[in-house]
Amino acid sequence: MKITKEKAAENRQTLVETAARLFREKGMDGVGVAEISKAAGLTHGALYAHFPSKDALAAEAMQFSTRAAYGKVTERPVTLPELIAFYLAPQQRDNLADGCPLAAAASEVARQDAAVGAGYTAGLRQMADYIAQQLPPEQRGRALGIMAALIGAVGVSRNVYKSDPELANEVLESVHSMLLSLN
Amino acid sequence: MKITKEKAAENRQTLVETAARLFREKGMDGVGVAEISKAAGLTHGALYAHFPSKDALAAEAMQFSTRAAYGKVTERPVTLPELIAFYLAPQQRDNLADGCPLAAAASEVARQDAAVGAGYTAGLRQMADYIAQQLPPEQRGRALGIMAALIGAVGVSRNVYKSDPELANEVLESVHSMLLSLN
DNA sequence: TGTACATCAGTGAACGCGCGTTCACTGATGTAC
DNA sequence: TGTACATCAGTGAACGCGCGTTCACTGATGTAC
Repeated sequence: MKITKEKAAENRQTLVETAARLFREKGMDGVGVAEISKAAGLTHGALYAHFPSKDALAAEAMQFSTRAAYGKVTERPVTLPELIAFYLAPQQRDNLADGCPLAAAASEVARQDAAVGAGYTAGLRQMADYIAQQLPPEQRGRALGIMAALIGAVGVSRNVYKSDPELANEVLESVHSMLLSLN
Repeated sequence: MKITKEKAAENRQTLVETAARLFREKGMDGVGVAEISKAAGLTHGALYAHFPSKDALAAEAMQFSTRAAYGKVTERPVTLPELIAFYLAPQQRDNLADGCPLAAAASEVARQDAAVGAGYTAGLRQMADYIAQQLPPEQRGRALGIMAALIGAVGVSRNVYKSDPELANEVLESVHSMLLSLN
């Protein structure tokens, strides 16, 4: 049963977005093609009509979610302290599926297909450049350090949250005040 | 073929150490019980004589590797700047298997069995307390922030390394100078 | 100290299951005449 | 505009494979007498 080109393109996009969510939520080795396809309202066969492999879908999902995250941050002007506060809010930590892909995959990308790493790198660069713009020229080299601290904070906070929620919040607060005390 | 109690205890310990290495290197979902057992010179059946499940082994491996990391750091006195420089050295990034377990599992522990998270939390607390001791009393709240920045730096650097080694080094350097510039 | 037996770490075949991927087939869409 | 046919997104059964886990069995160790 062939469908319109428009519908097919829409299905493809749904697959990418669904994969992006589920990969963040459950990890790249924690979701299968069957679950992704089903959540997108298709069968796994349809997935292979659009992507040659799970890795290829993962790479595209990584590109999509880093771009979406960048869009979310830059759609309206925010100051750097606002961005930091937003990133380190407990709600951000508690929301794996819609959160920052750079944090969700902090220790996973290195073990994945190279194309996934390329998407991650592009996303990081873009976000770091944006942060650099908010900094005075002589402090622009700090952008990557700020990014790494933010990503580390969210990852570590998530890791300890189940066994020690208080410590999880302390991690966020500690990084927050550390970053604000810079300069 | 029963073996001596000593040999059995030694085998158990080998399983824990081997698992700790392989989990860091390949991720907790990236190694199976067969590979761990074989690398430890046993069959998977023997593994189940010592641990009720893979999760139980993973929890013990996490405890073991965080303790080992703490021991490595504290066996001889180091200043905080030395510790930071050691942690952020490219060799540390390039050595997954022997590196810091807190960084190797930065985005993975939250999705694992609760007992693994408990081991992670204990390891983080211990390391943060050690760092706090090296800080002047009024700056002790920064220990967690420093830890998060270090962990994030290594994770991010590993993620981008394959597609952009230069950027990977810049991440390490940026966090390094950021932490040193903290008052 | 020597003998009989219970213990239990370790072996390896087997289990069901879900994984990523392939493929013959379907049938509405889109195109050529 | 109407008809004939090629296209191809999507379906669902099937593939081999490796996963975590179970279990009947082995045989040296450790113990009781």
